[in-house]
Amino acid sequence: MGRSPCCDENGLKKGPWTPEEDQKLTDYINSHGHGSWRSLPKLAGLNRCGKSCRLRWTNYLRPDIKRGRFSEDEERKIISIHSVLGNKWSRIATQLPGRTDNEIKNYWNTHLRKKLLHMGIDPTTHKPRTDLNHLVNLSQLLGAASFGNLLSPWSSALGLQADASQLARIQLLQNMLQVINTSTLLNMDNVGLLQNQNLNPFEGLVNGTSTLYQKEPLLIGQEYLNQGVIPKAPSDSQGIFNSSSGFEGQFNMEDFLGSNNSTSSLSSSACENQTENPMPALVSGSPGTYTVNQVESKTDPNQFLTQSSTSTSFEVWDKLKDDEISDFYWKDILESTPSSPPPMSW
DNA sequence: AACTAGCCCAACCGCCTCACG
DNA sequence: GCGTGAGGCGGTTGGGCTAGT
Repeated sequence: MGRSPCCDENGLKKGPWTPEEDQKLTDYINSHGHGSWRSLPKLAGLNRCGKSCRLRWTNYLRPDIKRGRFSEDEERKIISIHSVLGNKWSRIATQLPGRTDNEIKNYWNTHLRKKLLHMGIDPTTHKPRTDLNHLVNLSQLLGAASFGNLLSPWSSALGLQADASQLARIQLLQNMLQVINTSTLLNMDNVGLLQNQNLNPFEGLVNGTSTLYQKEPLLIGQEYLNQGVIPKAPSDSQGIFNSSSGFEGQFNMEDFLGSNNSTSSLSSSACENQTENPMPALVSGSPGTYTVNQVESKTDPNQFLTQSSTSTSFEVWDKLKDDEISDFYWKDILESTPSSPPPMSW
């Protein structure tokens, strides 16, 4: 049972199209329209299946197709719409005249996705990355750095002493980890823990001051590791962190909160410095506006394109592109984060 | 110059939806 | 309501190109 693929018939050509085939297809459609794609190949004198002809026409031969690099405006639109619709390439293509869904899809996979990843943004959720490897790398980096600070009399000899800019980076990364864990709170039916504070969990990154976290002690990387909040090695971590639901299994929120308080003396120095190190904003939103995943089916793409209140990763990107200082700052941080923690050679 | 690795993108594959009998 | 065919969509592939060694 089931329908046989349209290209199963023997002898039908596959693979790249020749200029002659392109000409035949173009001539036929220009004079007759495509009509039934199934019957078109025979009528046009092509030894191809209808599906192949349709793809060739819609993705390449159509006269209104725009070629060449994507403009900044097009990139904005793609990221903006993708943050709402996800991988609905055909829907995205309807908002970009002259661009095909295939072209947009390719451009996303080869350029935009990587750009977002490099900025520490999950290209799927358009939120700061919470994937485990990224977290573990950051936490281990922090662990190494904070351990070096605790051992400051020795750290010079160990080559671990951080200079001022490194400290600023470390504090920023601490903010990010804290934000990520706070967002986990929201995913674990513990919303009430934060509701009374009426604060966007991303506010610390939004306004660059992390006001919420100055009031509470920070867990620094080594402490996360000691408490098992973050697994010590990626290989241990399968099933512990779920990007959609947060930490699972080994992570206990009450333990986390309790130890959070009990470790205040260890980490307070990092907190104290935060107001002196304003960070460039990661997202230019206000509390409560970080709602990029709207209900798709009822969303008019034209509407969200004109909305200015909804924060998307595009805004992050825009901010980064427009703000030279910020650009260097984030790029430096993100690109200097090693894929594995620095070796502890003692 | 030769080789390799990575990137890019056109094209294919398989599934889904919709229209029609 | 059901089966079938056609078109549409998103994921994936693989060949060509290019930069690096």
